[in-house]
Amino acid sequence: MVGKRGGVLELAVLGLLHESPMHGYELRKRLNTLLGMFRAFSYGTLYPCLKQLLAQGLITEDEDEQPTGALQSKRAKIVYKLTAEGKEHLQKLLTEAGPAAWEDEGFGVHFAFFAQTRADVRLRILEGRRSRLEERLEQVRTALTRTRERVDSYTLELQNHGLESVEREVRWLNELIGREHAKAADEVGRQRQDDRQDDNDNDAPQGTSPS
Amino acid sequence: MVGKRGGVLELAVLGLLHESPMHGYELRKRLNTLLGMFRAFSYGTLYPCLKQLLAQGLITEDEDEQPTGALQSKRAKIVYKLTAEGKEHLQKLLTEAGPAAWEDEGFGVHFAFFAQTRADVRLRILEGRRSRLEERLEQVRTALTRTRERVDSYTLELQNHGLESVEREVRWLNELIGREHAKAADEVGRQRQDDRQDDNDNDAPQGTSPS
DNA sequence: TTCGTCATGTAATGGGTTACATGATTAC
DNA sequence: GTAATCATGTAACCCATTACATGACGAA
Repeated sequence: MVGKRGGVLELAVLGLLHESPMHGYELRKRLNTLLGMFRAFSYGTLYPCLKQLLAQGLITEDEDEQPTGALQSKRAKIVYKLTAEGKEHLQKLLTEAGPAAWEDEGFGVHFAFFAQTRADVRLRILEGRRSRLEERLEQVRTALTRTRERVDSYTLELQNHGLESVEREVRWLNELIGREHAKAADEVGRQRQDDRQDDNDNDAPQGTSPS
Repeated sequence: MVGKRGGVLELAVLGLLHESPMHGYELRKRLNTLLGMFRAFSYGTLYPCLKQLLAQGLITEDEDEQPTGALQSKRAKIVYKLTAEGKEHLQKLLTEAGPAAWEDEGFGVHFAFFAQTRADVRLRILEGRRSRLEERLEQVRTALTRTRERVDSYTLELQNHGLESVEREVRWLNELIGREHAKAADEVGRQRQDDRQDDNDNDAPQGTSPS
């Protein structure tokens, strides 16, 4: 064990680099548009992380060869790409369906790479998040009924808005879980009639559901 | 300048203690039900903060006298309450309508104490947050149109859900801002016909200034 | 008497930001 | 030529968490 990285960034970086090699600057932009509403990382976070992933041998840096034969002795742009170990590690991260995957900090990132995630893991994460949210919902609801009429209208408004937001996310999750189930059933159906098909296209491999 | 506290906790603690004196343990519970969906603080955060507020003279600690004349030499519970300076400082914090008040981290807390906030400040904060969100919305929307069709369905789903969440919050803010305007107009009307009425209902104490 | 909750703290750690420093490349 | 953006980093700091340590109090 080398560096004990434990953040979302690791997954995010590995996941993005798996799609295509990039240099740090672009990586950060893609990161922040990918996660848009949820998180935004700064260079001060990203570069040290890259450095460490490098030290762990999960990524390598290549000089960016520009085709126009210039001198390029300046300081070449660094293009990061996954090593074999990096890919392996990514797969491992994508298979872990624990709290880290459905808590607030991690869920968005894990979800963002669902296209590269196994179907059963996807389902576990979605259900994990749902139950997490329902738990929170329950807590707040009981707290609300216990202290009702003792809070001012603004506090009430805030709590209500929060409650509705979470309820909305739960409905969204229900929708997604339903679709996942349908997709899984579809898979089974397909597999029954056509038994040998495994990994061919990279983007949405098992995407046959009409939705 | 002593401690350079710059977090939301300071406001939250001061605000809650202004409503009623409490000891740390209860304070934390009230904090976490108050902010329910948005944040949750741990003791490791709260107690050092209290210590520092104490050092700054913004709060004092009183022994919790239990009316049943016990020995109480054990370790009395500590009840924190605001000092005059603390109240003053709280007022100052509640009047600051800057980015800190409408960014993600701070908005919830500031909103939670709107009942103690001047009407014009409330409005500024609500509008500040709205424009902040609209800005973010625009960024994500353009990013979405630029990279559309190049992302997998899960990523799309995530971004869409994020987008809708923010749009929903904007609608909520619009609603609130509308109500604030109505309230302000109401105030003006009341003031015109009946000039000397100040504090009777506890909800919107000093709300007379229409922007 | 033991268990759960109330109650008060501290030390180590973590994850991240801000501000700074540097330089290349592109568009005007 | 100069401004904006691309591009790569570092050091100092900040806010908060986790895990730990301690102990009182009430109920079973």
